[in-house]
Amino acid sequence: MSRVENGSAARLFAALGDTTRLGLIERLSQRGERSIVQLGDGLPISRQAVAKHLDVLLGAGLVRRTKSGREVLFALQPEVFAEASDWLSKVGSQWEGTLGRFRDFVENQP
Amino acid sequence: MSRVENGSAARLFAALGDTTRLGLIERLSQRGERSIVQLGDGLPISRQAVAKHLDVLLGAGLVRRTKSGREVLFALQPEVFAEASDWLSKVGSQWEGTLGRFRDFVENQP
DNA sequence: CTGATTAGCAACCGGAAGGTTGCATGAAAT
DNA sequence: ATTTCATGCAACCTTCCGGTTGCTAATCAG
Repeated sequence: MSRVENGSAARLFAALGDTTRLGLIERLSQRGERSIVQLGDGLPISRQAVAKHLDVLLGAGLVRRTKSGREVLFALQPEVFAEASDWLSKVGSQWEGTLGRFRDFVENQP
Repeated sequence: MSRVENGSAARLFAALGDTTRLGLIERLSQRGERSIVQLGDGLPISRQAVAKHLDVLLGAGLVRRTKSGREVLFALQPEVFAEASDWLSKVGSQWEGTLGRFRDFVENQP
């Protein structure tokens, strides 16, 4: 995500910003590739709602979609998680570094 | 974030899921502690809008708030970024592990 | 003191998000 | 051939979100 503009980063984080979707990701992470009904099993929402959530995850690039017969299978796309993770640690540490403190000092001088 | 429930994780990512807020974070990361007007300078939105965004970031624990005279200063809270980063890399790699195990299983079938 | 600057509070608005229901379609099973 | 199962499509509803405006309170500079 280093050279990715803010727009797609925001879409990615927004996709992660929902408890239901985090739950789906957890399931995918533990159980692997699954169909829509399988992913929605036990959840208190309709199948359509699950499908919409998966669509959001797909739009953010967090999952991959495959058709298999009459089913549609979803699986995690781990590289994207790694990129997002990198971006976060970079922003965090950049501000912690000496350079950050130096800039802060200089620019606050009268 | 290891033992943090989905709710606060979702709030955190949701806070990151907006281009304006990502921009504010970038500013804070590069220029350090700043007031509301300073952070909103040059942005095409009202001061109130900026204040609301900062409130969201505060609610997610991504920034810290300090009063100084008539100003209110905001600064990044880097530890939270590190936690979020860890969570992401963990979910990503866990699924890669699952994928590896699945591949083994498949390849060992007669 | 006066005026300018920084911020908070509250009401309001339009659009997007999360959810539902109903109906249609295509593949699997019997 | 019929039935069942997994999805897709579309309309609709309600709540939340990003944004605005107007007004008030506090603090700093002259």
